[in-house]
Amino acid sequence: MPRLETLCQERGVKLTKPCRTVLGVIERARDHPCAQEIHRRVQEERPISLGTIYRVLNRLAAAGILTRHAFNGSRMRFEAPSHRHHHLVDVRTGQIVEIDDGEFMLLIEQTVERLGYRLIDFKVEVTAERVTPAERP
Amino acid sequence: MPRLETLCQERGVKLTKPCRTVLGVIERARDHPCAQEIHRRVQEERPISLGTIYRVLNRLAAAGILTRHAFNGSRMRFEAPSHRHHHLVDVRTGQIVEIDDGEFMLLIEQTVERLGYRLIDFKVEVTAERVTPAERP
DNA sequence: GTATATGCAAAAGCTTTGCGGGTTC
DNA sequence: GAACCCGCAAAGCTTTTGCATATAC
Repeated sequence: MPRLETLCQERGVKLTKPCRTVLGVIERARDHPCAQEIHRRVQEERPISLGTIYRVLNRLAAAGILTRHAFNGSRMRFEAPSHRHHHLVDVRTGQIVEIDDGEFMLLIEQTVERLGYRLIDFKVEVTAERVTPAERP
Repeated sequence: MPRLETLCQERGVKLTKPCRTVLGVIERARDHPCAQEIHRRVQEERPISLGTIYRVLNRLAAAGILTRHAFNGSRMRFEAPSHRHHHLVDVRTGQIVEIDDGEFMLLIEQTVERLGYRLIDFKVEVTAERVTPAERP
């Protein structure tokens, strides 16, 4: 059984057809699709209403099986959490590149503790532009 | 003249009454108000329509005089950019605490360059909970 | 004086929700 | 069999926009 479906069972999320179909789309996704894009991809397999897509996505996010993002405050986007990572938005193309956690974690944890808080989660969101080969040193 | 009004002149943004009033609210704000909250505060001084509030805020953000945020994908929030800083959302209270840039900049710049990009901007958004005095070592 | 901003109200997204019938465990 | 989920369609929210008028430079 696919990894995310197992998670659903463990956490008591019912494995309905819409749920399975959405999970399939998410597992195959190489990007960070929004609800409407997920709806579009789901239609290729089975007709499921947009309202249900939203309900399924919210259920999965509430169970911690998916993660919600909102880059630059645009519409919600979803992905399966793998290792902790962050996002770079390319201003020229709008493409979203993943950045590994690397050493951010330690630095942020220290800073947060200094302020008297305990770190629960964090996101780094970078805006950048690709350096073309000609510009490279 | 207030600091932000000077910036408007320099960047060719017309100093209309709605614009001045919004800038006043932002300069006095100790928090990160959303458009509707700004509208509410503006009403205490002068009747200005919500549509105009949005247009003014977008104009100011486009000119780089204000910064837009959308914490956890909720509605847009605005603030005057001072020094570069980031945000910690307290899960218990919803309060937003500012975090100084500190050493984030250097680390992120290096990481982004390694991926072949030039850093334009970045945000760090932390979720955390306050450590109560009793829990402190 | 001219280009641009505002007010008003309507519209345009995105997301949620109420209800009756269907599905999962 | 009980609880929960789905489809549909309507409503809710935030944000944008068209048009006639008013305002800043």
